[in-house]
Amino acid sequence: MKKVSIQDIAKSLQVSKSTVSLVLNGRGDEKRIRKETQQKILDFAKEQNYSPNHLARGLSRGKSETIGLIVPNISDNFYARIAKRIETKAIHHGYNVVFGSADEDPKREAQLIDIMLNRQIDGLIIASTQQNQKEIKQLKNKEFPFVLIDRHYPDIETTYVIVENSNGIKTTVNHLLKKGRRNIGFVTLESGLEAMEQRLKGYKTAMLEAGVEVNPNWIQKLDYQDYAVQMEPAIQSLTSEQDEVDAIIFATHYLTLSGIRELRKANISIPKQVAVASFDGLDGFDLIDPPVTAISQPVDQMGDTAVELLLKKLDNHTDELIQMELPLDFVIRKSCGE
Amino acid sequence: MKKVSIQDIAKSLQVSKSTVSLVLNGRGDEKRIRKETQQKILDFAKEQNYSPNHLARGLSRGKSETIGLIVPNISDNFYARIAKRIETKAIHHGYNVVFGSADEDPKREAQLIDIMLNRQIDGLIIASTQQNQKEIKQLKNKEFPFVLIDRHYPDIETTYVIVENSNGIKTTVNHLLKKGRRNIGFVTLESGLEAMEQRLKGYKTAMLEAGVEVNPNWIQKLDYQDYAVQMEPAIQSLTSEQDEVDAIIFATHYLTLSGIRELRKANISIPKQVAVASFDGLDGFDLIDPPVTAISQPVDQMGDTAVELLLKKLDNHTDELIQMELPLDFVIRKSCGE
DNA sequence: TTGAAAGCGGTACCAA
DNA sequence: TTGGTACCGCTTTCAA
Repeated sequence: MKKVSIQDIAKSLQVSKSTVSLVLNGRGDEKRIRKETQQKILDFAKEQNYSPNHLARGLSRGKSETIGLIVPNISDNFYARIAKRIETKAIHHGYNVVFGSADEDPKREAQLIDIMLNRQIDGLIIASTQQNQKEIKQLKNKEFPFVLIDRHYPDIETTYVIVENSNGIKTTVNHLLKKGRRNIGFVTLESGLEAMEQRLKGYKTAMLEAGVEVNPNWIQKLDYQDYAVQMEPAIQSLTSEQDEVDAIIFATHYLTLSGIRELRKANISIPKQVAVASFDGLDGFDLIDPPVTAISQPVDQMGDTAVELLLKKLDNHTDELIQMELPLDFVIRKSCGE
Repeated sequence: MKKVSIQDIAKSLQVSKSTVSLVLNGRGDEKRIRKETQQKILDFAKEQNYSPNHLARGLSRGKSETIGLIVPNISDNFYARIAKRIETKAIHHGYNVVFGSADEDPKREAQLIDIMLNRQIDGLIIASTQQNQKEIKQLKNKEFPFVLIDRHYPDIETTYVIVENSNGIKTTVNHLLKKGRRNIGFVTLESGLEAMEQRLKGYKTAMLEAGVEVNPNWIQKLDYQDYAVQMEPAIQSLTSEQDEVDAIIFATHYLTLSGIRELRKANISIPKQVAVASFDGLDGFDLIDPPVTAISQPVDQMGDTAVELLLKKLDNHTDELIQMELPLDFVIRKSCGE
């Protein structure tokens, strides 16, 4: 049961490859191929269930109707949701998506970019580890169409879609202040990610504006690879007598889960002793005891926008740079007090 | 900044395409190409940062060192975790992974299979919607290397990796019985998925073996697309006076979340009035009030095994069919009582 | 209205 | 030790 090629069809039907190709690409009428010839080809193709070899087509056309998506970690709910949305949207516009998960590893990410380019994808959407300056710059220099999502490089002018990280945290801090909390801790990642920097900045700014002096110990930075282990001492420090916070903001959903676990272990009641808020939510946050107040990200909008911006580049061959910073929702639950 | 091809290198260096190709593929020594020629080529390639066009190579070799992965829904935590594991494992063996999310839509899935084949992937791992008998049979007839994961077609003999669905639920039922619950409800999907059938079967068998007569109303089947809405009446029915269950097993993690939500709305205390157990867990189940007892799936093992089986097929060109049914873990928390 | 042929970027076989 | 060349499957231009 070998695959039939355009050759095979041409031979069987005693017509030329080109004719077959044209008809099968719906350009029969345009090229005034006789109706019956067209029909004959179409029928035969269906009967043999012909389907084109994309490699060959891509090679020949120099494009592949495929966009690549690179995320840091596909098993992170946030990126999984984005990936799904992007795929749906892209399909809808006739593009296919191949994606790769970089495992938060810059090398792997660079490798993925390389692989995808070699596969002649037409464009790229990247949620970057943000440690591949060189590669991103190369993409830009080559004028290869790409858009960054969720994470961008502050030092490189590119098209990107991110969220208002700083504002999101500010809102949260203000909410906590309104609830009477002053000693607000902030648990984030030691990562160099601009998004994390912005969240931290939001925290500092809001505290400053409120006239609360931030005790440096209130800010805890954990390693991505090891946060679950480092969470325990972090929580201990935050809740120790000298630093005693009455609220903690976690910079990601998984930090939040981990943090709550440690707070419980330490028998610290939420929100009575320590209020908790999370950047980014998770299905089930409403069921945790207590339900967790969270900044919710506009995942669908991010995905849609990224695809739209990329398609615009592909269609118009424009290299106009567009930066979008989407607003965040704030979902108030009980973890910050009534 | 155009991409350099093997042609370009050959021309610049006054050697032939074949020589360049051989050297660049590390077969220079084998073919006894002079060291200095090799060096020359290698250097030049590096300098121009040559990288091969995978489309061309794939077209020529008839294979692409890529495996395809199709899941029903990449935003489902379970499949996201599998996807990640599969990718990591595949990379490690020199294969790349392209994946697609079928959105639980059989048509989309068939389309994805088609697209992937057209792209000359070497093999396929599918967590199927289980509604594409024809396509799967075709793959089998073509002797195209593929392995099914998580969901298989009971009527088609294929290689697959699934879990002991029935046993998993049996364990759960027995656990509940031991806790003194007898009126155990079962909330699942109206899906025709073999996995769901097996879970249901496990439930029925365990109840039968325990001598508990199952009230048909205890079994609630919801539509995948609409489960959140249908959960309310389902819970109402299960907890109504005439059917009154004292425990509910949910057949997926999202059904569990949704179910707990409705139980709370109805002011039914867990586990006092109704115990709850879940097939498949979710990060955060330990933090829910009360922490949810769950059957936990061996995700990593599933992913690894699937890749191994596929690679075996690819390497040995064997079409031996292997069926693996992996055992499940049972994580006891408080939602089934102390 | 259709066909022939070149070319996309590689691979691999056969000669030299 | 290297080069020439056919071929992978499809697109596209130019002629017929």
